[in-house]
Amino acid sequence: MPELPDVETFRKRLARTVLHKRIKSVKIKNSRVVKASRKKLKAMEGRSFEKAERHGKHCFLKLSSGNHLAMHFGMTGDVRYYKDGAKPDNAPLVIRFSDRHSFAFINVRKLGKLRLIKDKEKFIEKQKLGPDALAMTKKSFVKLMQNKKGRVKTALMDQKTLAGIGNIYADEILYQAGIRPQKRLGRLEKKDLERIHKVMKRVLKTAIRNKGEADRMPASYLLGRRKDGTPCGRCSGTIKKTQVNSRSTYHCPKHQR
DNA sequence: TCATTTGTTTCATG
DNA sequence: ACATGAAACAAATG
Repeated sequence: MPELPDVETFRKRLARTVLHKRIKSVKIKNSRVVKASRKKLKAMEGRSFEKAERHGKHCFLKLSSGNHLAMHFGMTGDVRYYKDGAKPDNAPLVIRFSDRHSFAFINVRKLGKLRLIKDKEKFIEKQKLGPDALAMTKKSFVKLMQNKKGRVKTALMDQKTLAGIGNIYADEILYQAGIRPQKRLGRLEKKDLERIHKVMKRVLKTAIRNKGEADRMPASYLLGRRKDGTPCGRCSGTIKKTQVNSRSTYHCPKHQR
């Protein structure tokens, strides 16, 4: 479930492994996740990646040609870096560099998407993605939320509203902010929205620092306690499992109001 | 065999 | 037309 912190971890890994190296070969496996033609992907040979970027849950590798390799991971996915000829198995895309090292886009459940795009900004616009959650100012966040109805968790997860937050981090943010996921947006005060914004940034940054790994998160985090009946890590309450937005939702009824 | 997982899409409703 | 929300869908796993 790669959400913003996970994708940011991928981006950083790519930034320190695949940039400024000549692409020697591009191997493509026939897979439903590959949305670019074989020919266009092959045309990456001889080029190099110049920049690793991210918007929400998308990761972009900018090519020296100006195009971007756009990656979305779906439910499962990873980018792996292999040293010295080691061979990844079952990857839809494997890129080998002239230093013999290679990089693979892994997507076991095949719900991800791999594209080649010309213009990153146009792509974001076309996909109707909202602003990146980490790049959002307090003012714009509050305004965005005030223009919406429905449940607060649903709004946080809506990629068209803001990009990057999925089921896990929506729960985490509201847990840390002390607000129930099923709360209606109309019933939140401005100061509540401001608090959610502040907590959202803190949670995302903390998760990035810990590479999105549940067992590295602070004990006061919900991540790692996502099980009905688990003691709350912030108060004497008990974690409860419910459904919001037809998704499994965990919260503590005692300190989340 | 089927429930479960998640992000996205589709469709019905208000 | 638009927003919202419920359900469907994708693939794999236990």
